[in-house]
Amino acid sequence: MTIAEIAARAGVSKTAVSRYLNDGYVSAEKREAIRRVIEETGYVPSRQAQLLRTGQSHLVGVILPRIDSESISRVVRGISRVLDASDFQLLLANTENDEKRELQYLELFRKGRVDGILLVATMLTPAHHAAIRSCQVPVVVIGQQTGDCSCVFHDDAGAARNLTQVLLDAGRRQIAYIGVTPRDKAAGLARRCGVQAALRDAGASWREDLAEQCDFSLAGGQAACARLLAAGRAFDGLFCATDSIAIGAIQALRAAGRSVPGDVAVVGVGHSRLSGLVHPTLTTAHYYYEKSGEEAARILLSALGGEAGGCQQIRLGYEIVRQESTGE
Amino acid sequence: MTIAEIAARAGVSKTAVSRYLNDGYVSAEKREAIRRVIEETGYVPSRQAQLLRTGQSHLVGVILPRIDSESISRVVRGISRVLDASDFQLLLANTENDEKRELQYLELFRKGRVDGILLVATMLTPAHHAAIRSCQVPVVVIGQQTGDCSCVFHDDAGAARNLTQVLLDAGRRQIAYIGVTPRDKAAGLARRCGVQAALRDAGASWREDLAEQCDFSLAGGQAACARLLAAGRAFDGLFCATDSIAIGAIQALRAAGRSVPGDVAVVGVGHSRLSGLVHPTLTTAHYYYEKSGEEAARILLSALGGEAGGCQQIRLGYEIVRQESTGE
DNA sequence: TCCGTTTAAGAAACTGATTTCATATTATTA
DNA sequence: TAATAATATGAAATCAGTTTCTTAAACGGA
Repeated sequence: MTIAEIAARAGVSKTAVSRYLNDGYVSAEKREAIRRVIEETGYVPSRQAQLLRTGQSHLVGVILPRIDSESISRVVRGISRVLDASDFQLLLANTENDEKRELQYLELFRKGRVDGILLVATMLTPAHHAAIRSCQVPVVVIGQQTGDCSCVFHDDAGAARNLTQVLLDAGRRQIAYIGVTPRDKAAGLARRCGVQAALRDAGASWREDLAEQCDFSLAGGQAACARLLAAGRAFDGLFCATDSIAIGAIQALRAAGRSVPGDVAVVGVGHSRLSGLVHPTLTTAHYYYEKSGEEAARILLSALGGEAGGCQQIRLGYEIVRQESTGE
Repeated sequence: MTIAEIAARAGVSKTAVSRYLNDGYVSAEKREAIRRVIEETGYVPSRQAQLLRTGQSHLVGVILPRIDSESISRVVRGISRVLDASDFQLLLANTENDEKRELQYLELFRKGRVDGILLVATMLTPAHHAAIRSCQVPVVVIGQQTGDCSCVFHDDAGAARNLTQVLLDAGRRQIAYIGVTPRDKAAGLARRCGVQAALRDAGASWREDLAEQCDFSLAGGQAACARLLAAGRAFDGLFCATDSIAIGAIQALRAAGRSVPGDVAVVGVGHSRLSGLVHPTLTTAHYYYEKSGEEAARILLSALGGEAGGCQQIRLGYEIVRQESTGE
């Protein structure tokens, strides 16, 4: 069923049908005739043909490091909520945490396949910056702050600082730290800086020998905490860069006979569903993941709608969730 | 940079360039000339124009009830793993558990937008069956068994039966049940039938007054279990249709002063990450979610590749994961 | 040498929409 | 009333490729 057939059936020209579908500029009778034929036939114009002519795909490319992660899938949910209300659709690119694949997808999307890109970023390397800047289509980065394009991110430093304050308020002075790579400016660097700032404010000192690094997994947190314990240095507070790491760390602590929060108070970041279900429940910072996806999608849509706007930088807040792992 | 320009620069016809890019059938000199020009210009043919002519979008539509669910995001991960290795991309449609939206997307995808559809289904109503059958493009259903098209699903009845057997083996005789709507043939009906079969085999009886229903959420499980307890009927075993429900139920049991597994042994289904982290850890059935996504994507790709195959029905197995909630 | 087959090449048609351009018909204004 | 503007309309061009059709040359076998 093509536009030509519809035109023939309705006794009008292709142009009229096209106008009916787009501008308007069609007389009442023809409009009605076309409407009826389209309804009868269930005609839907071919996206491909539209795309070829207009150069628009009505597709938004979403690049993310992995989908089976609570925080990221919540971001995607926010994105899809906004996109569903528009006439754009969501083209998903899962990079499985592979930096090369991330760049490949940026490259692939750069020309033509999509009208805009949402990048859920963990790391922004020079290659990323170059790729983003050379993009023909608007890009919005989620989860990291950047000057290359609009971005939506969380107040990682603030949340970390505040959570560390919770540890200090609980009377802990020897604060250990388990984080992720500082190449991740948000979850790695900013959160660590937040911890350091809180310690500095309190006159306590950052102890490099109480800092460990791991990946985003629970097992990673477990192993990192085990390393801390094996090193034999005393600590009574533990800041973990994510909830998963924190939960892994708590398991390691308990395996080593330390009580939480008795011997060690622990905090995480992200307010995962798990945080309220593990024992003890985990003090953490609530992040507005859905909202970050929504905001990013909204910014992208307005950029696609032709609004100038420029590079918007949106920093979302957080909310401290006090639970059992830091005492009452 | 279009094919016409390349042709002009190389001193050949568009046809020759097109042949160079596809069949072959070009003389050595022209081949070399075209190769050089393409290399110089970095020309890449427009997907859009190719798609318009060939009638393919190289897109696979994935319809799912919600993305921020562990099991579903794992299915998506499997899908994306297979699709990434092909030259198809993943168009995501999140229906937010809205049956109407599900049908809308089926309708939308039905014509032209995508080359094939993967439907992660919770319910298949007559409307669904009709929509699937009238689809122009191949459809593969994930999570439910159907004769309409190929499908990949889990052995829900078997898993439920086996898990119930675990409860019986632990000496429990008064088995309560918290499930989801039987309109969901897999998670609702099949699992309940599995429980009933196990009870029948053991000479125990299915007690309708010990059966409750709720949604897929933890809160739902909590509320349903509270209702069971409020009704005042005794039970020493509890089958829950999902891990989330089971974890909610355990919370309700403990809130009511019942010990798990002491007073009540509990089982769930799905082997969520949570199941190993809650206290007590939950006996459950491991489901191969990633694999179901992979298999479904593979079937779809082979159908798109022109292989007949017909309606394949793939039933994946499960693995009982014995943990603390049923005693040792 | 003649005929059929294979190889090579390009002109033109085709995919299904949008957009431009030219034109006709009304309404509005000076 | 004439000039101008606004409204309607469709033929044809356009987007960037692929595919069909036609023609021509080269080659092999009888």
